[in-house]
Amino acid sequence: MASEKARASVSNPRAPQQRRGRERVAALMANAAILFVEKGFYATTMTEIAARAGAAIGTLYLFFPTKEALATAILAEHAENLSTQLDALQESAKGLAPAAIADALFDVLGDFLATHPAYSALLDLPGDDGWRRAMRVRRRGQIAALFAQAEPPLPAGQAERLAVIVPQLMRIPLALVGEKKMRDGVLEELRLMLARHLRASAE
Amino acid sequence: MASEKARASVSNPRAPQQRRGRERVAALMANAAILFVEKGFYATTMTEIAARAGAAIGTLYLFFPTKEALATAILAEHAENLSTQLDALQESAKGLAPAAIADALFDVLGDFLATHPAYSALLDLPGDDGWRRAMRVRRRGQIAALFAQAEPPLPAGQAERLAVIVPQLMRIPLALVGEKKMRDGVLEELRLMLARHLRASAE
Amino acid sequence: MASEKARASVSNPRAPQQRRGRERVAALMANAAILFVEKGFYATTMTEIAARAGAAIGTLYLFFPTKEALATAILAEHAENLSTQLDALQESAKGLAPAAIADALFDVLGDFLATHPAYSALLDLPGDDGWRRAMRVRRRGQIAALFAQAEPPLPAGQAERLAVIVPQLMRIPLALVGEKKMRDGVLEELRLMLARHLRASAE
Amino acid sequence: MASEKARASVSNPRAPQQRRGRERVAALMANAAILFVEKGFYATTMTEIAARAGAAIGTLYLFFPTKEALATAILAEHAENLSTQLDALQESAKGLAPAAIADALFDVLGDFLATHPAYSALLDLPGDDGWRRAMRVRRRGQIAALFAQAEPPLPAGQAERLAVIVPQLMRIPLALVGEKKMRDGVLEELRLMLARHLRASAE
DNA sequence: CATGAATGAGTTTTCATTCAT
DNA sequence: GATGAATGAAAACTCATTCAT
Repeated sequence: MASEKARASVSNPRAPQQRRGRERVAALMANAAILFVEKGFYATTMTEIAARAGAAIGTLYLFFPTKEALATAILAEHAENLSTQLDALQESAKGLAPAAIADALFDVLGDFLATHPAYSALLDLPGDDGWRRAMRVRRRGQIAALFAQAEPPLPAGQAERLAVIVPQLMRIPLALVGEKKMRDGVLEELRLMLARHLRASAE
Repeated sequence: MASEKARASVSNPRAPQQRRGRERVAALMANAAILFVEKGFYATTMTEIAARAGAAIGTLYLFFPTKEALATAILAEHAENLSTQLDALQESAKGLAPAAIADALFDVLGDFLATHPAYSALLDLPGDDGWRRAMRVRRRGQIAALFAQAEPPLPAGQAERLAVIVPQLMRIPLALVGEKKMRDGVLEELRLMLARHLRASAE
Repeated sequence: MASEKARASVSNPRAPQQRRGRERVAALMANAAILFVEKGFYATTMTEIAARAGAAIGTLYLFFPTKEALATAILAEHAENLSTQLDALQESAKGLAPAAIADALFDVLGDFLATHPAYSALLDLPGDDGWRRAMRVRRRGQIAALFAQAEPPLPAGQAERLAVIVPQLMRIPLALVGEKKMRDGVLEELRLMLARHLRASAE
Repeated sequence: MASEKARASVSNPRAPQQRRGRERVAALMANAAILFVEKGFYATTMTEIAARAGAAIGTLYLFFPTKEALATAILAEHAENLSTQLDALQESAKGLAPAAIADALFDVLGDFLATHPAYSALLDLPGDDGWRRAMRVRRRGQIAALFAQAEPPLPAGQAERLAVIVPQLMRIPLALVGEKKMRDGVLEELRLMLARHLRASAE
């Protein structure tokens, strides 16, 4: 629908030159992200977003041509952030054992998803979108590469499979809002399960 | 908002007295479920649902006072179905080892989710809903009970944690539409991972 | 809109030959009247009426081709009833003084309106309708005739004016539901006011 | 049903900040009032109202979340207006005889109802509404106070009864559209009737 | 850049009325 | 006569988006 527009704005949310503008944009995106997580993308209103950010609806549209574009901008920013962290991990995890890599990945992903809840909410929106698919493919590739360079390296196939599995595993505890104990327990259970699996696979 | 209406219709989708009516309702729900999965709940139009089911819009509203109510009715039916299967499993899995139970659960859940894709789509709709939460709690309890009666039994805490984890694991391969190989591979990887984890836990 | 249909059915609500049918019709009209008073004509649903009368919607339409026709049938029946009583009064009030006539009229109208609340509700429906206007004109004529034959007779003009005024006066206490005291007090106040007025006019 | 929404908007029809907005709101309310009187509340369409006011349907809903809310806003404005006039009368009528007060009240009410025909149409809508009841109670209190401060003062009970009666009396001539002569005649008849009644009561 | 009133296409929802059984 | 499922035109209402100021 508004895909062309949306696409254009991914790399160019009307790049605000002034500091004031950059702050505005940040506030708009932050508030949109919160609402998208709380009520979902579709149930969130552009007017609501603007109001929550203390801006006028017109101002919101000054920076983001469509609601889709706004979501895409948020997702792009988050994805970029994660991508950078995975790149860093790629360096720092060189030569580690698979289980150690999984552990490091758990830390990075766990942290990232906890602080960027909009990431999953927006990445897994229904309705297939080429852009979003590309984001997923990229992430998959980075994580697969991580496992592929383990010592001993995981077979390509398994690395790829784990690249699909691990990010989804990490989302499980996040759904347990208001059950801190269970949340931490589930995270540990998952961590242990994956570690055992990798150690067993290595034999 | 329309929760009262929606609630009322859960147990009472204007209970159609005649066979003709029951068929209608089934067709409406089936077509709604398909659309909800394909385009998502919010992008699906009541008009569209009626049209796809070959009914008039008024007919749809004759049985479901609200779009929410329609979704709830579908979800309730699917949840009932799953619940029954889990109950059956509870019987047939008596005295099995944890890993064997997990395996059986994988089969049941895998089958169910594959044939009822609307279940996850509707159960995990954003915006917290007491009804949906209750459905999740119920499922969690049933699965926990399953693991708790294993031989040897899993500690209550772990059974509970696995009851949270396993259904989410099963959703992972489902997202891989159009990647049959990967899908099957991921499923096996998950199955193996869980089995190893349970066997290791038992020692 | 449906006036032709409605008109036809005024004198012919599909005259049910059997006793059973006549009872059905009576029940339908009675329940419709109650709902029309309670919630108003527009807020009352044909389905609701049928349900309250323990009949199917189709049965309701068997006797009344439109909602308007149903209202018209009720109104016609009530109007006929009132007309008959006014005719009787015309006889029995011959030669009475204006104030005495007013008093008698108060009794008749008060009783009638109290037992036929739908009469006013339906007669004064918004949207000008020739039929309803005719009903009003007829009533006005009958009451004017009543006053015109008083002893001493009221001037034609005043008789006509009172024929407009008195029925409206009688509606005032009816609005005071749940204030019995006030209701009775208002009725007496009105009765007294009119009596004094007529006595003073006679001098 | 939509009472919460409606209620909120009574005091807050999305308070338009700009002059332009205030004019819009006024035009919408004025046109709605005209249509409500002409065709009745239920037969009047929101679309129709917007069109008559030269606005888009969305604009109408921008200020009034509900048709009910729109009616309530109009009624509130008119009621406020009347209340102010009754307050003024309270001052200017101090020490007058009951009949003189009635006369003054006839003038004020007659004028008000003639220029604000929507007032009665909306105040007496079927279906009991707490808000509307409150409006009526307030008016009753103001008029009763008016009569209670007459010289000589009317007994509290009678003042209260007249507070119920007089506004309804004033509505009688209004129904006589297209019968100017009769209308004026009826008004005078009522005025005379009330004056005589009060004078007689005073003795 | 900023604003917020205005728009109107698109959805949901209602209900009088019809019709096959 | 009786039934109640089915219809669809018409209303209410929403919200992304535009635009004059």
